Amino acid sequence: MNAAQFKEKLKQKGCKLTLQRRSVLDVLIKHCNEHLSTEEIYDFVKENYPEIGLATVYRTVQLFEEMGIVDRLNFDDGCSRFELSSEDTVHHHHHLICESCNKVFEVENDLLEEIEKEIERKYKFKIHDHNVMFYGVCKDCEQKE
Amino acid sequence: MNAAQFKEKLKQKGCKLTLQRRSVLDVLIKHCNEHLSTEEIYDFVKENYPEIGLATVYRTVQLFEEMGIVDRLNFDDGCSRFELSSEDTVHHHHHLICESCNKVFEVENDLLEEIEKEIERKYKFKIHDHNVMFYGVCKDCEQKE
DNA sequence: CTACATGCAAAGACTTTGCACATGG
DNA sequence: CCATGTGCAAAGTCTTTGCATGTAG
Repeated sequence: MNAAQFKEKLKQKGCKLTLQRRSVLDVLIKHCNEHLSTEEIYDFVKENYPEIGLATVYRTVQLFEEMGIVDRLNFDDGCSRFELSSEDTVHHHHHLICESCNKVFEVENDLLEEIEKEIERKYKFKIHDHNVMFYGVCKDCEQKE
Repeated sequence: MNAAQFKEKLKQKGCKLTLQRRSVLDVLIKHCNEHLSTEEIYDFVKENYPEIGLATVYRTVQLFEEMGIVDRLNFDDGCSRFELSSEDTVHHHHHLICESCNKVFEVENDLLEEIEKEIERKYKFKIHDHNVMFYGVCKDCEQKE
């Protein structure tokens, strides 16, 4: 996602390219392998742009979600978290959450597509999206115990 | 889950069998194929037990979750929802959410176990639980469009 | 009798909204 | 210029907590 593409996407929605929106996108790009909460994005943006308001960050991530720029994740920790959408639709990944250290791991797996195909066939339900989370204990924590 | 089993489980946790807890359990049993929110449970309990407080329902479902009596579900609709835990560990089911009518459908599928085995092997991550949600359009809504 | 449970209201956490002011195109 | 965006504070929603009172065992 470069500046020109970003501006074009905004324009399609009748939205303006503001410094605030640009700053939020920059933070998301810089931390693309984390899963930042709105509050965390806010804190990072403030480093370069101290005047920004938290409400603006909330409005921005909501806009980005509608634009398909980010995915909203729910790790049941009381707040929404965000990651940049994978640009290629092929790259499917799920999340493993360690119940001991609370770290989140990413996992690639294509078997889910088979499940989706089976569900679509058996239940005549057209699947657009999914949310898959596995809870357990990671390698490191397993060793410590 | 009968009254005696319930009382025994409570006793194991050092908890008492109160009319409030019994009432919440009754509502959950009566509505076992719905996914009630705390507020909805509260409203149903009030039909037979008008003095109950909402905070008690919150405390009760939390206790039931710890006891393994209910599972907490997250449909991203702003509140936790609950269903009785399947007593047999074999009965795995997932949820389909129709983005058009917001109905929730249950789906049985064993393929997920294969995915879990693969993940455990490849990532050395011991899986205890999962949360799987598919979003899309159900049969009925598909026809209407 | 006493540890546990309840009801109520207050407080908390996250998120949205109303409004006056600012600004991108 | 004017529609759109922003910052701030206030309000909203779901949930938890403190405390005096009630009650199961």
